[in-house]
Amino acid sequence: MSDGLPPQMGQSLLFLTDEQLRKGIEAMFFAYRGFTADPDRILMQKSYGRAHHRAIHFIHRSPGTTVNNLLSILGVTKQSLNRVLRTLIEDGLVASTVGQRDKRERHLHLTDAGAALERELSDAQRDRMRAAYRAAGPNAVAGFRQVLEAMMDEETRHHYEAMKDRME
Amino acid sequence: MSDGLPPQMGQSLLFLTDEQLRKGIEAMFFAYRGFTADPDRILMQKSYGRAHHRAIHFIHRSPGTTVNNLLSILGVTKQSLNRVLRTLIEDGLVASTVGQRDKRERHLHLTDAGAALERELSDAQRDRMRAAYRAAGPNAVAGFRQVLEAMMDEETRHHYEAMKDRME
DNA sequence: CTTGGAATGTCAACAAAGCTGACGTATTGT
DNA sequence: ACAATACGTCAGCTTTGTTGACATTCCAAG
Repeated sequence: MSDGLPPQMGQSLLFLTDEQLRKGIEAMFFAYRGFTADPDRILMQKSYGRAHHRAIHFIHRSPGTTVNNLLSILGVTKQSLNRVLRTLIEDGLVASTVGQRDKRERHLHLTDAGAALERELSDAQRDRMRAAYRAAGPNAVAGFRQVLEAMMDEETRHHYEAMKDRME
Repeated sequence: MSDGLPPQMGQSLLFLTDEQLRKGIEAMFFAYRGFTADPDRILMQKSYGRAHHRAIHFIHRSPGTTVNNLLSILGVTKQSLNRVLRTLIEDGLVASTVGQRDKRERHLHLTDAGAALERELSDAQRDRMRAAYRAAGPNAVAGFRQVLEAMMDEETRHHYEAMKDRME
């Protein structure tokens, strides 16, 4: 794309005023609250938190993933993840099985109960996302994704893109 | 730009597959981490957290705002906000003045030191936002904002739009 | 005018979930 | 044999959310 110094600066630089950027920042803040609001309500009833949701989401996305892998995706410490994972295993939502190839590893799967909760949570979150997508239209959705991808850290983007093309 | 969308599907409704929605959900999660990463680094050095950043941001945006008003924007309890506000006042970054009309109210302003920190934080955050905007282009930015606005709660959107048209 | 209730803000105590550091155990690979 | 890896756990700290109790101030009904 452009390097930010095109000959006609009028259109391309004007939209990058501090006010425009501030609006973008606030839009991220407010939208993220809406984004998490629906799952949060469900989780509160079950005495879980966002950390549980994240663990469930990524175990669902990558069944059989190891603790270490989950750690690097979530970007938290193992102590922090372990607390969450322990309650999920105790409650029978997540199954931890010793690795075949490497017996030090634990492979994580959702149980039926875990998959049920995952569906309940992601249904709620997808409903809002779907409504927002429909309201904004396909063109806006493409732009939405482009800006979000550009906003990620390098390393983070790798985790994101790893599963990007899983659909056929 | 391989967004996983078959070309002829772009304008239809079929683009709302669960996979597409899941990618949008993960994009929000990963992008929000990038979005807060730079300010977080600055805040950590000064022993502040994200809550301090939010308070400083919205006091800067609406000088003279009351505690109650800030409360409804941030969506937290007053006790939680108060803790953050107290340290900011003690450290001389925020000034709290008793209201003229109603002496129960406290009007909040940034001091010079507070404005300096605000600028440092928002410069860092704007740099990333600006880079993402430039990489994605003006068209994508419009879509980005449209989707985010559609994702907000009704009540939240009111706070957002209250300051939307401050620019000309 | 008084007085009781609503509104605003503060203090105290507690919980969720992140962090660091240290340590133990099983397993792998050199 | 031994160092490194993967995982779990204990202890303790921080940030930031919560509820409950309380002081101050305003306003309106009696």
